[in-house]
Amino acid sequence: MTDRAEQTRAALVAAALETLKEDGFAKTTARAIAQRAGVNQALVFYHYGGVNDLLLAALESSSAERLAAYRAALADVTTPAVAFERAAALYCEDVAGGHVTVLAELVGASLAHPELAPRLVERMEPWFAFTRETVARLSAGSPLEALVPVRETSFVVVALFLGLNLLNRLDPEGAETQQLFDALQRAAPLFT
Amino acid sequence: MTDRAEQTRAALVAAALETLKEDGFAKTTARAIAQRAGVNQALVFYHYGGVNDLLLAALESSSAERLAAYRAALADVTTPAVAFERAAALYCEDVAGGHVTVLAELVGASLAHPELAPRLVERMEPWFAFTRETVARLSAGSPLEALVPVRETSFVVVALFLGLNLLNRLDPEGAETQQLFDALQRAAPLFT
DNA sequence: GTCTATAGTCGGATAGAC
DNA sequence: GTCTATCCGACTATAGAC
Repeated sequence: MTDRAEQTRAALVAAALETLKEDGFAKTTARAIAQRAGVNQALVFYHYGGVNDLLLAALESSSAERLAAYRAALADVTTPAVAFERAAALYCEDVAGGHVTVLAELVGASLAHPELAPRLVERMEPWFAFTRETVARLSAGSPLEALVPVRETSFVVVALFLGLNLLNRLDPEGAETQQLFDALQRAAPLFT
Repeated sequence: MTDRAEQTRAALVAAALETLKEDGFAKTTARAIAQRAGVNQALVFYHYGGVNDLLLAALESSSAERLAAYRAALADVTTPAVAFERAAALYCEDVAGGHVTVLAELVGASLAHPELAPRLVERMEPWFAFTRETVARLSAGSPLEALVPVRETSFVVVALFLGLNLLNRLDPEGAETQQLFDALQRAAPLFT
């Protein structure tokens, strides 16, 4: 693996992410990615074997970076109230930077392209694991512990996160999201 | 508008829905729909002007029918506990019949095809209105009323519904959904 | 490793006969 | 209204020169 090749691969991954965020899955073609990366279209196939594999590689890199941010921000949180607050801030970052939107985009796309689905599910597992850990930690020792089944709750959290991303992307003008997190923060103290 | 034409239009709508549910958006082409409907491909353009317009018409018909079922099932419900129970039953119907999955499919697709998004948002408004009404009715008079802002709550409900549909479609083997509604029903009495 | 060129496929859309 | 036939464009993917 030469230096040049490594650069090309990195450029392709970055270009894939940008194209996905700015133009959507349907316009994220080998041609579009390569043009944005400033390399030839054939290199998508040479390096990644195809567009889908490149996109999954791109998701992996984006997802890892973003999950690390979530882990860091929620590591020392012990109350749901603070967790909601931090989650709202991270979510706003995601809306602005479009990072986790990449996941929503691919989830949407894999409805139409079933061959993507299982490979996507694999790559979502770290997020489920993270929410399970966090839910378990936050509910431990509180009266909620007996009522809140960790597995189901984390499933709901991920579903909600995806759904919000989707609605937000559908209607970017909608001010719903910010209002929602404001409301959540007002409601959060109830849990403590 | 002759009788024959009306039949053709109906066949196209039905075929569009089935194709969307069984094959996903990417494979829902004018050719595929027309073949399933047993008519010629050109009629998609003659009657609807294009594939997207046919799909939106199909969504409208499916959505109306389904929304009516939800309204009927929740009309006489007065407690969140029962509402959860009914919602679980309806959701299971949707999973089995793929009805509201059509919406999830189009939402996913419109991430990739931004021109669909605004027209989709229009057609989702009845669902937002319905959840707003229901949330308002269920929280009225309870101690929750002051804590639960109707608008934000209904937004969350719709987002969650979409997200669950998506996750469920991504991983049809996952038994999460049923477990989830079981858990919801256990937790529901708390609200009363 | 990277490029050019191109084969092969598929879907949207329309013209014109019936 | 419905059909046949066809054009056009966009994409994936590969072969082969450099």
